[in-house]
Amino acid sequence: MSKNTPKAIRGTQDIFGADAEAFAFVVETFERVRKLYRFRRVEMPVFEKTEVFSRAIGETTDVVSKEMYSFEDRGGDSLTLRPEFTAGIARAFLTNGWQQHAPLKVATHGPLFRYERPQKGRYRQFHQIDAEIIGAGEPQADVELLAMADQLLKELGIEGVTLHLNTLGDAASRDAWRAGLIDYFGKVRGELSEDSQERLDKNPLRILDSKDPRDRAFVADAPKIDAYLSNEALAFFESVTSGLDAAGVKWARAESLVRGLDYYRHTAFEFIPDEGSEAAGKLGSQSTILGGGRYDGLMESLGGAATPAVGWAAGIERLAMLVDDKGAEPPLDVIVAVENDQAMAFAISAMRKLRDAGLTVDAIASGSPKKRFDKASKVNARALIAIDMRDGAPSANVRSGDQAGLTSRIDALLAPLL
RNA sequence: GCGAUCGUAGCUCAGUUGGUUAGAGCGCCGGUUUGUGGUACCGGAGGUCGCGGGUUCGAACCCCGUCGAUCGCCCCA
Repeated sequence: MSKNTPKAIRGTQDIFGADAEAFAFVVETFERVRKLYRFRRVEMPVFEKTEVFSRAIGETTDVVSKEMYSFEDRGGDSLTLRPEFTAGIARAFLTNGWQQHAPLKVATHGPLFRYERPQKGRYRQFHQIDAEIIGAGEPQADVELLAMADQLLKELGIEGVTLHLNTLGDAASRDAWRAGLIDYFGKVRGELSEDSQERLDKNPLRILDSKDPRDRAFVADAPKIDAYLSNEALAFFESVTSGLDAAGVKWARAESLVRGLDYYRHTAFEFIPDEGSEAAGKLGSQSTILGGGRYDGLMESLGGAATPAVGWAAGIERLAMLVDDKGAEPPLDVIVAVENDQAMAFAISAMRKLRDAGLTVDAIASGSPKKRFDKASKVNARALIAIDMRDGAPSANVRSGDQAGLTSRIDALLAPLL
């Protein structure tokens, strides 16, 4: 590598080969499944005014306080490369009058940016698929959204992953629970880990899923959300769980599952690989492959009317790691070995003819003519066509396992050219 | 932001207690063999050993810094 060649930016990826095929498989499957549920496709800007994210996600969250790629444009506005989809979609909903379409089911996918330390399954430019239902306050919306997520994972062929489900209650329930946790952990503040002492001020809910043994000792007896749930919040959660049962979605209650972003209310969920499963091994220390929840308060934080909504996002790279057996080389019908450059024009016509007929075709037509056949024969194709000159005219010799009469089909297509 | 491990050819990797001109396999290019053939052999190109300093008569090897990768912590998809 030349020292004069610029390097890629840290945490970005150049994806090729099996990884790229797996990536495409995830996106294609998502596009197919979202149509089954009639989620409408939306395209969004990759950057927004910084306040879209800071107001929607919450100033104290890690995402906003230290992970955003923000910059000033030439007009002096502070802009930010999107760290997630939801805030931008909410902004679009409000600024484009999409209220007229409510309840609105939308889906999108693309790159997101977060300034973090890269490691397995975590990048500075990464990619997500995303689905949202906006303007629907009923628990059926949560069920619909989760049923799609569950079907997507099944159609991707991902095994050993379980839906972990919790409720954070409505705003009043969540605030009361939060106060209860601050009170409980505050009494033992000095015995908590350094991280959790900080969480106590910034995000006390997060202490619940701390891995530090000093914290674990107190977590078991910490106040539970269930004790703070209003009757309405409890009924909402029960509707979600019974709906999931009816949809055939397996789930597990996760009482300490909280989501990092301020806007979540009621349902919160993550699909996580089962302990010790093959999937867990492939993901390293990253565990969540799909996460989301209900964000009834988000629209108001952006100055809109109260609008209930629920959504999820999943990391394409993480999903792709779990479907790598789907990332094999794309199948090839025909490989052409051009063994004589004088037959090149014929070879070009022949390939166009075959491709017009819907066959996938590639060619070996460079390097030593004598070695082209050998190279072609190493390519995993259903048929091999050796093109050479015979008695001053181009000739084509077709070989295949003759699967479904492929040889005779090719011969018939090429006959008019000979 | 913190910690650990690691950077040698396009790829995967050797390289002895610091010692002449840094190697192999695969891949690539060319030739011979084969001539309806997926074989075998011969040859070639390609590396300022991540980058920058230092120690030494001498550094791929030891020391410092830096960049990057990997794996954890934090957080998240």
